[in-house]
Amino acid sequence: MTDRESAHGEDGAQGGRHPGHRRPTLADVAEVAGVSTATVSRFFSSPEAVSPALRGRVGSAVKELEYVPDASARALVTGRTNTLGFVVPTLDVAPFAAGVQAFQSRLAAADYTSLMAYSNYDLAEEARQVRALIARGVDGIVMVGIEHAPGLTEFLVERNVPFVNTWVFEPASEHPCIGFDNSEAMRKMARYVLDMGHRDIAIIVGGLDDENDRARGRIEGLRRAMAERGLALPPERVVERRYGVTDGRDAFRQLMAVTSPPTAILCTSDVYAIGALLECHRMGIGVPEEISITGFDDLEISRHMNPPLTAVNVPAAEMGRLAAEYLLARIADQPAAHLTELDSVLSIRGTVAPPPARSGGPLP
Amino acid sequence: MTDRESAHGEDGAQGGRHPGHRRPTLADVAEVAGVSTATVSRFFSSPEAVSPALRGRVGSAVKELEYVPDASARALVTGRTNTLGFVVPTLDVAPFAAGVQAFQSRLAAADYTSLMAYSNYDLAEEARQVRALIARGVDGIVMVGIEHAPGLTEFLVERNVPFVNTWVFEPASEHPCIGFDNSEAMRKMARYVLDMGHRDIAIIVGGLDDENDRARGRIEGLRRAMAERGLALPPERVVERRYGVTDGRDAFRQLMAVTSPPTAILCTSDVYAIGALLECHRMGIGVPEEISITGFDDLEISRHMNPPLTAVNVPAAEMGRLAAEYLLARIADQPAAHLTELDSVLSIRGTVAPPPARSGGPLP
DNA sequence: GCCATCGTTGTAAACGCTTACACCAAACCC
DNA sequence: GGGTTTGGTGTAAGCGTTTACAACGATGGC
Repeated sequence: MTDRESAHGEDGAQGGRHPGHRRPTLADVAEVAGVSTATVSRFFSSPEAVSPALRGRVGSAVKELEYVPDASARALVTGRTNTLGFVVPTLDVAPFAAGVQAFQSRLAAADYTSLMAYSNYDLAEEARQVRALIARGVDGIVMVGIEHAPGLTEFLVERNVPFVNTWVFEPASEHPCIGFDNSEAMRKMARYVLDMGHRDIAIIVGGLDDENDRARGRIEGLRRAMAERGLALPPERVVERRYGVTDGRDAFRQLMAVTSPPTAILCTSDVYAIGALLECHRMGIGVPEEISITGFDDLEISRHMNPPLTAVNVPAAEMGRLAAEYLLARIADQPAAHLTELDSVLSIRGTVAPPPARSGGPLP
Repeated sequence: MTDRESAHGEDGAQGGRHPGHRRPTLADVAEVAGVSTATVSRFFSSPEAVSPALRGRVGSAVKELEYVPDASARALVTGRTNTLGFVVPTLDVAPFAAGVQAFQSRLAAADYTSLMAYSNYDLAEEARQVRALIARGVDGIVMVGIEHAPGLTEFLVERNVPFVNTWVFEPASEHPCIGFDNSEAMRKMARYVLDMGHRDIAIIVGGLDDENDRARGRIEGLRRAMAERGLALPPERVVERRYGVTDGRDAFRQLMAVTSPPTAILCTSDVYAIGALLECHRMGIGVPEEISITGFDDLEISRHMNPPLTAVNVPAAEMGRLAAEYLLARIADQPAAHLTELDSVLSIRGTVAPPPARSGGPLP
């Protein structure tokens, strides 16, 4: 990287904090328009309560001074900031980015904005970020997952801050959540794979540290589906990795480097599945004839893989949008369902087929 | 999607706006600790100025009341919100998400947060969002691109709001920017391809509407590199598409559906390049023997493609981080380079090779 | 012992806005 | 035509902080 100082020096047109005239205030507008501050305030909050004549005068004064109301002052007196917080593990995972984007777009339409924070899959960090958000005065908070640091939800309830858990659905939850049942989704996929005849299934999971209820739920879903058929999920069939295609490839290799590898590999993210798929290509393993692979997320690229990836579709944008709707409703004291379950549907494509006829071992 | 109302009804534990005791204020803490509000305020802003004895009393009062300072009130009097704004075209494009993430992580370390807004590649919308951000009282703003709606930069300068353009570098710019020279980067790639012997080059570009100076710069870079060799870039060799793998495939097909298709295709995003590459696989066209393809961004998955994609690497996270550094410095009235150029390096991998020997037309 | 100095603490005036309340015509009702 | 509404407007009291300034006791120099 090459840095270079500009010829303009380090300042210039944008110089000194206060160029001379300070920012115009409500009172300035009132004076110019020859009305009271109350009228100017009403001009913004309820224009219809101001007579057309004054409305015109105030309007031009506002324009003339380029007046922009001060959000802090407004927030101070109204007690609301028109800001919502969203704590997400990371933006590097595409579905989270999509959820955030949908959330914020919905908010923009309601003249709300949002403050972002990252937990990095760490519950303690999540709690810290939530508190920071509260200190900023957010009117509501959305989090990912249903499990939080001890005392966090109590803190939110106590402080009377509306919040909602996303990316999860738990019918018995006493706190609001909007999402899908991770365990159930993976179980659905597992059943599909089991129905194809697979008996030896492995899983690649991410979101380390066991501080990730979604990942745990997904493993659990596989475990339950297998248990239904009297099958067990041995520990060596569960491999944990950081998020990334490279990690998926690596996990796949580990899984295959045994005398009797699994015939199907379910992944808790498309990214792993893509890694596994690519590694199959490299190793000359046929998908789905020799091994079946499934993903979770259903990224855009997944349908373009060869063969197209079979994956659990995650309604990321929908969750973001609904989280916004929920919080907005709560703030407006309107009714809002505490529990919203979204369907997770299987995008059945080309990476799952019946297992190959038994052959006594892996191909050479 | 299945919605269902929870058995808890639409309210409950989180009920009525004010549960009884209102949030504690500075004055409450002062009273409990038996000191003045000034002392409590100092306890937070400059603890060393408070005697150890009082510091202890205030500390326990704060803990006892679970007091959290009100950011709005503080912002009102200090004139600073400790909040920065970031207007980005969309989060659906991975490098933007990465840049935002890095930006925000850097801010968190400085006890700043950020407000996000989306322009959706629309300059007018960008201007609207910037103004909304200003109304929120952000202490600074980062934008993507150097070209903005008429009057926007003037407005920012006038209001004395620090801002910085990212994703671009323009040595002659009178406004701060942090990024790389899009034209130069593409020119570098084009020269590399030209040096391989290609004479007939096409380009797939995104970010429509001509409201995207990065995309324009990239086309320009190719044009200039070709001009250097006395070559022209005919209009039919430039195809524009929405962002997506599918669009890349589609653009590729269009480019190849002529009697004499190009021997190399440069893309303004990896996403198009991946689409093109996949389409090659489907059509049985050999890469790089029969056609060369390059990307722009260098996504994680690109190196995993077959063959691994040759692409311009974009320092997305670095730009985000530096934008944060710059604004933080400006706010603290510390020196900060107005112009920071980041190198865009070519990630040379496997999708570029000399063109096939002339054969009089496309393969059957 | 007196005065200047220093370190701590308190008092109170903003900061820019919203809004309850008072006020005043003009319009309306009998 | 007097009382009552009604609609439009202004007055002024906060909202929860920060911070200039004043006040004070302790310290130290002479």
